[in-house]
Amino acid sequence: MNAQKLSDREELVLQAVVHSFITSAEPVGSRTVAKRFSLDISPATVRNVMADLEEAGFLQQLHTSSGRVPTDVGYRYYVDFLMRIQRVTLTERTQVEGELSSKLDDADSLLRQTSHLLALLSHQTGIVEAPSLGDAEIRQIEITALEGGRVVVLLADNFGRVRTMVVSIDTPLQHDDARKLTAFLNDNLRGVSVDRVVSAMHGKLESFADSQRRLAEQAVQVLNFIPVNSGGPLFLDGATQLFEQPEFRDVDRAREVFGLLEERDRVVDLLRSGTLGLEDGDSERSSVVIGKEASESGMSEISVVSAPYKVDGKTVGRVGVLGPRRMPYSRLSGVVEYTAGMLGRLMSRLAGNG
Amino acid sequence: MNAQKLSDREELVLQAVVHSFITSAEPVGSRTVAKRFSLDISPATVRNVMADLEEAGFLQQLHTSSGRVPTDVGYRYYVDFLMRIQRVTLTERTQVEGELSSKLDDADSLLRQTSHLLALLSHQTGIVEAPSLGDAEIRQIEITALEGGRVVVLLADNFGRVRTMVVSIDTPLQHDDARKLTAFLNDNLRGVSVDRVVSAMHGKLESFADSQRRLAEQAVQVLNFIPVNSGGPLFLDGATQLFEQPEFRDVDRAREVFGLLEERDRVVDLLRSGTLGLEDGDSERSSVVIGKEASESGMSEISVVSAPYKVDGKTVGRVGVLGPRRMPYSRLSGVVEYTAGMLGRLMSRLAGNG
DNA sequence: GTTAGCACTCGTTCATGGTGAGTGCTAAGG
DNA sequence: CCTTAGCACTCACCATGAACGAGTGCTAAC
Repeated sequence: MNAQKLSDREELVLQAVVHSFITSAEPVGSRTVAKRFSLDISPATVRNVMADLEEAGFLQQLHTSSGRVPTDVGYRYYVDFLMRIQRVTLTERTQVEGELSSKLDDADSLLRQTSHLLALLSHQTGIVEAPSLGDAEIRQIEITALEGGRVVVLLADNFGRVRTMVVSIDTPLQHDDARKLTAFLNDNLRGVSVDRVVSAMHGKLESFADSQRRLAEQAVQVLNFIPVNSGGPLFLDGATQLFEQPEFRDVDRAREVFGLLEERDRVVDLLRSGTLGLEDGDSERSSVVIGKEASESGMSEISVVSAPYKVDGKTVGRVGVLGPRRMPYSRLSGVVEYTAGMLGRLMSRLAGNG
Repeated sequence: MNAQKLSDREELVLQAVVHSFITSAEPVGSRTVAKRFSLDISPATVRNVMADLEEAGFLQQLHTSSGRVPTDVGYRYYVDFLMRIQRVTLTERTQVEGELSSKLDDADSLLRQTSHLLALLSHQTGIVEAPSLGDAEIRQIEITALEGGRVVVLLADNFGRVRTMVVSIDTPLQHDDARKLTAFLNDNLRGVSVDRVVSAMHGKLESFADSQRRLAEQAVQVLNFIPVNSGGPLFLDGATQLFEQPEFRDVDRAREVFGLLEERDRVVDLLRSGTLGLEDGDSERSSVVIGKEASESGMSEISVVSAPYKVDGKTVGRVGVLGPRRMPYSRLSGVVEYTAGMLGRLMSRLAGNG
């Protein structure tokens, strides 16, 4: 139904309405649209076209005598067929490169800084999904005994991230044992992805004799604590900028969005849900989720523009911006794609080292 | 001026106004106050008293014919002289103990969980200021070389916290060197507080001969990266609950508060500013900052109730709740004091292990 | 197919008046 | 002298209604 092709004039009108509404946040009337045309055309004609577009579900009227506003379907058509992605400007580019290049040591700061940049460039909420902990490949493990029966497991992964977990174990671990355990784990787990650690260890366990048994048991006990949840950690920034948007002058709406942002899983779903129907060929472009399209979120007033980033040719996470449905999609698609590319390159450099 | 003592009746009226306004969020009139009295007293009399209280600066009238609302001074008098701190209930107590005791391994999770609990119990924003990194005493250091000239410094402190920093160094570090460096640092820095690391090392540097020179230089180079900022890290939770409060139905106010919460330093100032005028004897009780009293924050609409927590008898941080000026101070003071005590005990237990 | 003209709709704004909660003041009473 | 009843007064709040204007749909003419 909404897969239909619009006529040239209808497209022009739709585009004009979307552009006007995106910048002004006011319902747009026929007179306004008529002025925006290079082709001369009268308001009356525009009205006819707009009536057709409304009937077809692309536009919506809040009340009988108001201008029109794009619907989800209207935005969708605009995003898919009408908008030309705007590349980021040179000044923005230098800004990004300046801010990111200094953060090269630590993957987590890099990801955090990226979310900050997205917020800055988009004036919306910037989101970065880090590579999933489960997918990450182990590069190095370090077991350190603390006093009081506590143990630190330090894990460096192929993305240059370092993660520590503190766990209590029943049988105290001597410093020497810790060293042996570290060596043992490094020998057996280097290159293994985190979510296969347990199975990998089980294989090894059987091949070891009694002398190593105690050690091995401790190893499994400690590694069981590594969290292997579905998505990667999330970095958000710029949530308060949402208050600038007129659609969030309404406290209840603002509250809904802030509530959403507090729930990691829902944000991850939102980031990813734009890609569900895509073939792999498109998987490096930005994708857009508009309003109710993300039924899970239950939020009709927000949209998310996101793009995947790749490390060594493999997609490992996504970056995106979240804001009101009335978003400058063409600019933000450019911003998000550029940022994703940049992040991918920097992460690859980090990973290349490790 | 506001140090004056009020008459018994004035105190009763002030208290009644504060209580009523705290629960209803509506300006309170003479009739309402009169009803709240155990002593029988007529609205007219109450009006006279209220007029006096207004003249003295304890109450305020929004417009000629509305009820009265406490001013900052009024709240202050209430908090200092009238309120009786309400101890937490048994059910709350069991709830707290249940939630916290399971988090005993990791100091950071304990602190985070505590902020969550404060938010839960108070229905406001819970704040926990962790012990400052600079004050912390080093219990254990572990230097691990990563591939690519990057080095992980793992630092366990006397609060049971584990912190890692990743830094790049110029001269690559061999695994063996890392081990030696670790031993060297542990020998020299165990028990030293973090902000005295550099000076402590300088002393040691001179006593060493050329053979250790390179190692020592690397050590200093790495340790320079340890952040020694003034306050401890901050844990916040429950910010979105502020939307429930009628005073933050106004978007601009809500925005202000959320902006404040994003600035760590201002929040720390707010937490601490209640304690400035106190002698040490009072330093374990809760303290309250009301509205404009915290001039730095620039926010007139919020208050903070906070209390210090002690580890091994020494105050190392504060916990608190932030909400509208109209706050159930008596209950929250109890909640905050109890939580602070609990956190102190649990942290001490963690620290005792280390 | 396009456009001018026109009646119509409906949100917005402003002035109007009534209502009620609450006050301040005054005068009477303990 | 303190308390209280009585009363006039203030002012936010709410509903009503009129004027306004942006914008529409429809019809008829080009």
